[in-house]
Amino acid sequence: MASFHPPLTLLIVDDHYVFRAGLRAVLSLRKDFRVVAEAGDGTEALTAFREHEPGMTLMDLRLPDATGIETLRRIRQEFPAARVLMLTTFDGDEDIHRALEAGACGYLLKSVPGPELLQAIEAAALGRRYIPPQVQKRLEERATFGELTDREREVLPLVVKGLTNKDIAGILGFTEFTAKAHVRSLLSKLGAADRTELVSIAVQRGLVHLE
Amino acid sequence: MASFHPPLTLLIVDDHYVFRAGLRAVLSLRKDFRVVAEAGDGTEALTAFREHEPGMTLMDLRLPDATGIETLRRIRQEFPAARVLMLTTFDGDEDIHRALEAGACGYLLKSVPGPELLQAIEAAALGRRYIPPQVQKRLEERATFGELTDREREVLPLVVKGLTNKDIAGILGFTEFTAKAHVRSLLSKLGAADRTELVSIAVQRGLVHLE
DNA sequence: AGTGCCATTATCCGAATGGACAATAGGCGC
DNA sequence: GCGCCTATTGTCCATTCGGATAATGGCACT
Repeated sequence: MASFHPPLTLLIVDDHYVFRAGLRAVLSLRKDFRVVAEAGDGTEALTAFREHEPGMTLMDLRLPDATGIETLRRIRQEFPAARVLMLTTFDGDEDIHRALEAGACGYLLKSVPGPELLQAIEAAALGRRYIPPQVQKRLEERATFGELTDREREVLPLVVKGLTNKDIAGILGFTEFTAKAHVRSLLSKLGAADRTELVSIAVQRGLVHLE
Repeated sequence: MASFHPPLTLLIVDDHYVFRAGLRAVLSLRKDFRVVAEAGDGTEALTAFREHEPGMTLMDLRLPDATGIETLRRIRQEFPAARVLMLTTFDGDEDIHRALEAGACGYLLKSVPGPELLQAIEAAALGRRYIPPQVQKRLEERATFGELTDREREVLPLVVKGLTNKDIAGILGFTEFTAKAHVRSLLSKLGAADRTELVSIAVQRGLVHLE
């Protein structure tokens, strides 16, 4: 059975000053937890990780210079044993799935109450994946439809931008027919009646992020 | 010149436990600020406001049972002198505009650094509207196109759902031609080439909120 | 009384969309 | 090799969409 040797050192990665202050306050309730560093973006996160090699990292999904998942991947590429707990407002099943696939040891929503957060961190530090029921449910509702292919993932954001099949074909370098085929497949897999609904569903599920 | 008589009493309205903890931590740096109550949803917010009549309210835009703007309106209907500072992650110009129109005395993003937050609260308490440059800019980029009409605001969410003009007509009780006319007007006002792009723009600008 | 703005209905027309169906070619696993 | 999935290209066809244009009635403001 895995275990951790107190104190558990923690790295906080979040670009929200106030939220970081909240985390420090909540974490300070546990004497065996110690925040050793904070980072406001992905670059800082990597630097801080290399310097401190924390026992646990709390990571936001949206960062100024990269996504939390990219940062997670980069950290775990260098430190395969790194334990990273995602802590975010995004509850789309795609984000959850990608984070866990990339090796996150948990996925919490920022609405998590303090006691549950502490419990989750302890569970994750002991090697158990902590997934709250709410998040688990989202994940289970998923994938009645199959995974998207690489091409479909290229096409989807262009559809969301409002481009026509012809536009998409021009950008990706194939014919309008091919664009139509991929869009048709996307409609089918995501259960949308038309490309307008496709946009709504893709945004809700976290397959694309606007802004 | 307006002024406030210390201590400034504060009400926090936010459904995120950790963020509330962060706010308490940041606010505790000012000895003339005192948090007198917290609320996790709109109903609690109204109850807490009636009981404490705080000098300043910090309000999130997304609440479990209502929007922050609805709650803001309800509070200011009962207490026209209420000072409410919006504190949210949403940076769409429509949300900003509606909040200020509803009488918010400021609009801050949750990424605000602690010192700026304290400064903003003090400014707002002294009767000055505190709008950070980033938010101000968003507001100025706005409204090259005109305001939406009531009907257009009814039609827009239905378009976002992926409904056809015929569907929309059926739901709202007029003919397909009328639906087309409203959609055409929306496309023109929001600068979208088609209804797919309309969805993206509407979500980005905060005219509709998914989920 | 006149002037806007809005909601509603309508027609015409070319373009885009979505469904059904099919064919070719490449990669991967068994 | 054979099957399966994917990418690609294509046809046919009915529906939907979006642009241009316009007429009607209501309501508000002047």
